[in-house]
Amino acid sequence: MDTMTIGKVARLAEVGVETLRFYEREGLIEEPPRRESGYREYPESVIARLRFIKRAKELGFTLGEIKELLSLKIDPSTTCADVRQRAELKIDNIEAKIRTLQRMKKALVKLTKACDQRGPTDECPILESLEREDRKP
Amino acid sequence: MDTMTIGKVARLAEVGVETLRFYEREGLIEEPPRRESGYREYPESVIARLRFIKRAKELGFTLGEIKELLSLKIDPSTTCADVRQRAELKIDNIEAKIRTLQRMKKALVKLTKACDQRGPTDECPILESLEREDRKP
DNA sequence: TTACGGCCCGTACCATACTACGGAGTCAAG
DNA sequence: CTTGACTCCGTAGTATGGTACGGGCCGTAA
Repeated sequence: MDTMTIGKVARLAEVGVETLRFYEREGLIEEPPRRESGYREYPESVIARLRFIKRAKELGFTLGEIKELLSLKIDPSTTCADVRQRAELKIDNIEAKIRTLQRMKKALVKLTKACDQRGPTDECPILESLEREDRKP
Repeated sequence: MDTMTIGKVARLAEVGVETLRFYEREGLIEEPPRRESGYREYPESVIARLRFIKRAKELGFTLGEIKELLSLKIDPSTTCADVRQRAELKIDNIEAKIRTLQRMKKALVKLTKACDQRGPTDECPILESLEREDRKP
């Protein structure tokens, strides 16, 4: 058997058993087949999915957005054009996040350098990370 | 006068008035001086701070983490070494987020290309974004 | 000088994303 | 064949991050 009980999945993915049931209710993971006793029998693939959800949450995606990300695939229920359009929106969204993070990083690197030089810094140097190019186009 | 009432600040920073009072209670923004009437008088600088908070939230930082980011500055109450160490931890954290976002983006770009070729995709192609280099070092 | 919006405060409520609880059935090691 | 950990389900409670409400004072413009 290469199926797992909910407890094993939870340990491997480092989430709570209740979280798994919660994600199932919310439609983030598929309802797995059951034994006769009612016990859930998960395939191994659910682990990767759970780890993806964990990471995406840390990046500020809501469960709703994560559901959208996970639904991005080409299948008979949708059109290529639709998938492409949704994927491109997500790509733009992700690129914006990357740019903001890069500016934050830059401000922090500058701060550590100011540190080396033992110079004083502004009241709040990380705010530099959005001083320029912050107005709407 | 270059000070603003809470309502004006809220409009400019695109947050609610109640959110401003909430952030004040939580220590994310300083308590501003008051008029005799009790009205808060904000300096312009609070706008940049609020916009930073908004963006950082979208990147998955909690209000607690944002408070830490905003406190990263060299001043008499702390040492250079301490600021440096805290900044470096945040830099590592930010770099990890950037790497994960780049992998997600790559998976989505690949998906749009599969779309062009009208080929079918895996059950859930975005999961690729963490298939490799996903074990702890 | 009064109308009407803005602001004061405390408190209560809300959505999201879990997390815990309780009572009953299940499984497998000893 | 029992014991103890695991699972089932529904429901309730929690933490975070706001958001709304209500009664009362403030400010300014007609």
